[in-house]
Parts: sequence; C-alpha cells; structure tokens
Amino acid sequence: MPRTAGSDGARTHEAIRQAAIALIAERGFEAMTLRELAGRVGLQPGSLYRYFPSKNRMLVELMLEHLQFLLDEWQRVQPETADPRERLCAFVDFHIRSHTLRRQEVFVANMELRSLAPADRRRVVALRRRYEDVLAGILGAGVESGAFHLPDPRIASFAVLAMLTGVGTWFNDAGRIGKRDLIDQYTQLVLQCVGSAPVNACAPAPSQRRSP
Amino acid sequence: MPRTAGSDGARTHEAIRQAAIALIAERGFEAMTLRELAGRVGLQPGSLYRYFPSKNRMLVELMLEHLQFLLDEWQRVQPETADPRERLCAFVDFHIRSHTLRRQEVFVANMELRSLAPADRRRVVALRRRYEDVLAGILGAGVESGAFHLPDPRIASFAVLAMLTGVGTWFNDAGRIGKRDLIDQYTQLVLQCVGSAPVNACAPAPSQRRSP
Amino acid sequence: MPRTAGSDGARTHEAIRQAAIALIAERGFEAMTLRELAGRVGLQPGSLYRYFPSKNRMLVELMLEHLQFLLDEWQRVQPETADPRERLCAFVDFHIRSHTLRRQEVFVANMELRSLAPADRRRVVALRRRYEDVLAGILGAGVESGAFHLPDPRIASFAVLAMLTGVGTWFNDAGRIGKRDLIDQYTQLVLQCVGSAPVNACAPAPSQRRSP
Amino acid sequence: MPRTAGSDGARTHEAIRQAAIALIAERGFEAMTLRELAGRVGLQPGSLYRYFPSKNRMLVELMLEHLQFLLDEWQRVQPETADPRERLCAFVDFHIRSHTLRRQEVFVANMELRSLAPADRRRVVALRRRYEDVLAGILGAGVESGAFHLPDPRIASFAVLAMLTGVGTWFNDAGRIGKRDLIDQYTQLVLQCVGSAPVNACAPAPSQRRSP
DNA sequence: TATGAATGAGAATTCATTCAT
DNA sequence: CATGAATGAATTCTCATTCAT
Repeated sequence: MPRTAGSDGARTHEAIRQAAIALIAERGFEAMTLRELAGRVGLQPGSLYRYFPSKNRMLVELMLEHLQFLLDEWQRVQPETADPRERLCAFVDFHIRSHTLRRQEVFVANMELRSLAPADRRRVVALRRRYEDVLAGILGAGVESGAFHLPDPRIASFAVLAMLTGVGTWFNDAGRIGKRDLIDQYTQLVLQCVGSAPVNACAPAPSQRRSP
Repeated sequence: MPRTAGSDGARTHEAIRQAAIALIAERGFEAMTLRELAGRVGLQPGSLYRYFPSKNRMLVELMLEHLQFLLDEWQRVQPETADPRERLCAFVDFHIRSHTLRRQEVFVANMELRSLAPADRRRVVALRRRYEDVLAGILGAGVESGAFHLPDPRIASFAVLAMLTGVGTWFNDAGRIGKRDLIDQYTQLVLQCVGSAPVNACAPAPSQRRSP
Repeated sequence: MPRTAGSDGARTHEAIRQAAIALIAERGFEAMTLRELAGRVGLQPGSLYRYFPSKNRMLVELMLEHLQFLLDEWQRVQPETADPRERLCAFVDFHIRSHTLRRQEVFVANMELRSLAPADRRRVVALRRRYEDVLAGILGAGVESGAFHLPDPRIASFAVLAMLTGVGTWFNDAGRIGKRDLIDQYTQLVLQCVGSAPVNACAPAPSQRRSP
Repeated sequence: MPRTAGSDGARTHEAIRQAAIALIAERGFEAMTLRELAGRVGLQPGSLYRYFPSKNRMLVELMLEHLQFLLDEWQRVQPETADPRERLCAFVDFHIRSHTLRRQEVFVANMELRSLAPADRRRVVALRRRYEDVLAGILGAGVESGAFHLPDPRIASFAVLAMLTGVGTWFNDAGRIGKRDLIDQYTQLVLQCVGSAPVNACAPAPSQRRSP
C-alpha cells in the first residue's frame, strides 16, 4: 500500500541522497545498512530500489556527483586573472569553503574508493585527478613565472592538497576558530609552503564574493 | 585434531597480525571477513579465536600497537638537540620513513577509527593525540624562539601532519622518485610552510643514521 | 493519467494473455515476474491488475482456457464414423497438430499443475481427465471390436498420450521433418502400438481438412 | 553454537540431498525455499551452504548425479546379448524400474531444465542425450536386422522414451497394478510399437535379477 | 485506462561466533 | 593447537500487490 499520500519522487530521491551521504560519512559505506538508510528517510528498505539499482551504484553516483560538482563550481568561481599567486589564493579559499561546507561528501569521496568496483574506481579517480590538476596547473605556472619556489610542482600539489583537505578532519563550524580566520591562516601557510613571500599580498575579496 | 604437528602459536599469531593488517588496508575492516583472513593464514575461521577474542578487539589491538610503536620509535630516534629547526627536520624524516615503511598500519590506523566502539576510539585517539603533540610542541617552540613564523602552531601542526601523512596515498617505493629525494622535498616544503627560510639549512644526515 | 489515448482494454487483455503464456513457458510460472510480463506488454506492473485479480488466478484461467479449447476443438473436428481405427487416426492427427501449434499453452498446462492451489488443480485435472477419456474411449471401443489388441486400454491410453505429447519437447517447425511426415510416422507408431496392423490403412485426408 | 553433538557431515549431506529431491519434485525448484529445505533437515538455512555453494549449483549437481547414475546402472545391468529384441525388453524393464524407484529424481531431471543456466543446461542435456542414444541404438540395430519395423529409429526412440517415462506421472506403487504387470504391459506396447510381433517372445528374467 | 510511489513479506546468501572433538 | 559442523542474526535485494492520482 502506498503509505504517504502526496509522496513525491523527486523529494524522496533528494532525501535519500542526503541521508546516504550522512550515514556513509558516519559509519562507512560497508557498515551502513540499507535498513538504516531507509529508516532515516521513512521508507521500507526495498523502496530504496526505486531510486538506485544497488547499494554500490548508489555510492558511485554520490561520488561522481560530488566530484563533478567541485569541478563545475571551480569553473564558475575561478578568478579571471592569470596571476598564479592570486589564483592560488582563490583556490585555497574555494577548496576550504567547499570542503567544510560539503564536508561529508568530501569524506565519502576520499574514504570509500576501496568500496568501488575497479571500473567505477577508475571513473572516480579520473575525475579526482582532474581536480588535482587544477592545483598542479597553478603551481606549475607559478614556478615558471618565478612566483613560487618548488622543486617539483606535482609533488607540491599533493602536499598542499593533503594539507587543505585535512581541514575537514578537525575543523568545526561551531569551534573557536572562524572560517574567515581559518582561510587566512591556511592561505598564509600555503603561500609560505610554495615559497611565495610575503604574506597577505593576495586579496581574499574575489573568492568571498563568489564562493559556493 | 591438531593439523600441523610442530605448529607454533607465536608464529601463527604473527602471521595473523600481518595478514590482518594487509587485508584491512586492502578492503577495509568491515569488508574484510574472518574467513578470508583465516584462508590467508591457512586456518579455519574458528581457529582465529585462539588468538584474539573478537574481530573488533583485533582491530583495536592492531591500532594501539601501531601508535605505541610510533611513539616509542620517536622517543628512541629523536635528536638530542633542542633546536626547533633541527627537530622539525628530524620529525619530517621520521614521519615519512615510518609512514612509507609501515604504510598499511598507517592506513588502517587513520581509516578505521569509525569501526571502533566509543571507548576503544577514545584510547586510540588519545595515543594519536600524543603523537600530534610531538609536532605541535616543536612548532610551538620554534615560534617562541623566532625560528618559525606561524599565527597558530596547533593549526599549523594539523596542516603539516596532513601534508606529511598524505605521502602514503601516492608514494610508491618503486616509482620515479626515491625516498631520499622525497624526504628532501618535503623537508623543504615544511620548512617553507612554517616560515623558516632559507632552505637546506638543516642537515639530513642524522635522520639517516637513526631512522626506523 | 492514461498514457495511450485510444488504448483498448480488449487488445491489452489479449496482449497480456499471449505474453504471459510465452513467459511462463520460457521461465516457468514461479520464475516469471509480473514486472517482466508488464514490461513485455508495455505497462507498469500495477496496471496488470486491471486485467486479472492475481498472478495465480491468471495461471488458472490460462490453463482452463486452453484445456477447454482442446475439448471444444475435438468436438468440432472429430470424425462422424464410429470405427475405432479411423477415430484413432483422427485423434493422433488432432493431438499432434494442436500440440505443435499451441505448443506453449500445452507446455504450461502440463508443467504448472504444481503451482496451482488444490482447488484450482482439481478443476484443471478434471478437464484434462476428460481429454484423456476421449482417447481411452477410442481404445476401449477398439479392443471390444477386436480392432486393437491391448491388455488394458486405460494404461495404453496413458502410453499413447505420453508418446504423442512428447512430440512437443523435440519437434521443431523449421526442422528436418515436416509436420505431415511427423503425423504419418506417429500414426504408424500408434497403430502398431495398439496392435492394429497393417499400417497405412487409415486415410490421413479427413483430419487435414478439419484440423485446427 | 554447534547444536547437534555427534553431527556428521556425510550424513547431513545425504539428508539434504534426499530432502532437496523430494521438495523440488513437490513444489518445483523455484518454488522451493532454502528455509523449507533446511527445516526438513533440521538445520538453519545458512548451514546448507556448508554443503553446496548456491541453490542453483545444488540443482545442477542433483541432476548430473541422477543422470550419471542412470547411465552407470545401465552399463552394469544391460544384457550381454546383441539381439535387439532382447536388449529392448531389458531396456524397458530397466527404464521402468529405475523411473518408478527413483521417481522424484526423474521428475526433477525432466522438469527443471528451465531453471538451469545455459552452460549447466548443456551439460545436463548432453548426459540425457547419451541415455537417449542407448535406446536409439537398440532401435537402429533392430531395424537393420529386420527385427523392428520403423520409418525413423530416432523419432521412434523419442516416442518410446516419452511413453515409458510417462509412467512416472501416474503409476503408484500401492495401486491396483503391480510393477511386474506394469512392465509386462509396457513391454508388449513397446514391442508392438516398434513392429516386433509376436508378444511375450522375450524373457523378462534377466532384468529381474539385476535391476537397480 | 494507466501510472508511479510505496509496502511488507520473504528470498538467497554471508558472517562472526561457538564448541565438541 | 586446530578442525569442522553448526548457529542465528543480519544483509542486500526481489516481488506481488495496493491505491491515490
């Protein structure tokens, strides 16, 4: 029997998406059960299958969706300038904002690669690689222009990305440190890290206006 | 009936430990099954229970063991000097070496916190915190002594630790970059990051002699 | 919202009937799903319930319909003669023709008795029994008249019926053997079987004119 | 917890085999549930998986086992004579005995081909074909030697086999007709069918002594 | 006439765990 | 020290069926 009278597929779909992200982030994909997910959305477990064909496909879709969103957003908000220093600042701002705002999606996308079938993993990794390339590109340009001092821009991009993404594991919106302060500090750390002194030389303004 | 005549409990125990670490790193704790673990060690699933009381206790023990090892090792190899810059270089060397050598243990300890019961998680987190404090201490001392320039040493310690630990996700022993080179580059990145120029001012030699 | 504007209930009903017969013959009643059936007819599963009250009732109706058809057809095409030999020839012709033409219905009616509730099974078995009685009657008359030589006409009727019905499991319309030839051979086999020599003494013509 | 103290794998395995054959014959493979099967053997459903890797493999094994048994038994009990008539009588005796004795296995092997995956079906059909070839061989030899009169021995073999196998659908050990009588009648029917008069010319004795 | 959202029961299968031997 | 038979609870997933729209 159809329980909910005015039930709406699109609304349910979105509810499942959100609950799934939260649950996977909490417990891990393998540990999360469809019972639990269904319970949170107010459905019977079997009803979930109207919205995705298997637990695994659901994970893949969530991950691809998130990574695609990141790429699209960066396209949208990236500054028009070609100046590596300014672009780097914008990237730091963008990354920290998006990774604290969509903290659970990030967590899932980073932690659950193992749960993917090889073919799916390849697709996800490919998208992630494209995101990494954004930063690597900025660093490379900066090294060439003399703005940054780095022996190997790709390695540095790994280092900077790890540093930035790590914020998600400890930062707390309600905590002692505000997001503005957080971004400023990380901007300084990153600029120092890539060998671009002095600090505070890049305007935080643009990213503030357009960030997600 | 005992299968292997001269079978040795201690040897079996160690074999299980290693297989478990590898398996958990590969598949994740929840996804790994005791059947599979038993299979890799050449036992029947039930026989594993001679060596640990439950799947969950096994994980806790593996994690505590690893973190305790890290702390003990650092105690053993840390330089006697009080100079923050030298100590930081030694820490970078130590961390990267231990985290590439015992890569799977690191991975497990970082990824499987979720699978722990709250009480166990607290114990593990406490140990990890002590390790983080090592770095935070070095950075704090450096800021005080004027060797480093950082607004908030605790935050910087998170940043540096994330950066260093991230190495484990991409570094490949058989790859293009050697471990010596890797450490040198990360040393430079870290020193720049904490605002301690110029580069290459700290000797890599000591860590080579004493690393784990 | 009705999907197809000028959609026609009767047409849909017949489409379901045919698709159901084909599907049950392919997969078996239990293995067939209403989703699949609906898919083949271009409907949603729920829509099937406009046409029958349950999956089980559908099966019963299909089976009764088929058996009733067989009985009606035989009434229509049976020869007027009382000669057992001629009647037997006509029956062989009729049975093989109907059982190769409506092969799937036959298959379903023979294989899916198990899927019926006891009460339904009784109704179906009763109809089938009436069909078996047709042959048993012919054989009995033949034995009495001396045309056939059989110790027990009922047993012989089982034997002959099994033999004839078995055709459905191997005969292929597109194969090496034509239907005319097939019927001739089985006619000979049956006549020999019931001890009515010599062969080819009964004209195949009548059944050709009136067969279904 | 292991419930049954002196539980014995081999005994359990055989119990499952028998219960499975009976249940599949009763309800059909798709309709039978492992819950039910386990219940009949006094196990939990999951425990069945110690004995076969999936419901489908179980079916395949049961079918292959039965067909192989038939072939082996015929090898064992077939008469040494080359006389087609005698061999045919022996085959009728053997077939009816084995098909009434192992009635459920026969039923399963004949009805559940549909439930098999294509590759498995091929293996089963291949074995069944070898059994059919036994009869086709006898009929062919008889036609050549002039003992039988048949237009197409292969078609006749289908007819005879269907006739004989059909016994399983109605014969009842406790019924009006005894097995000796049954075999005699079918022997007569078959001999007449293949055009080998007069009746009772082949001794039933040998098969009686050695039948399964 | 048909859809589409949902149910609830039950399917096969897996798994950590137990314990007599 | 180790096996092997078994448990029992849970898991993902499927399916016939219902009914507001």
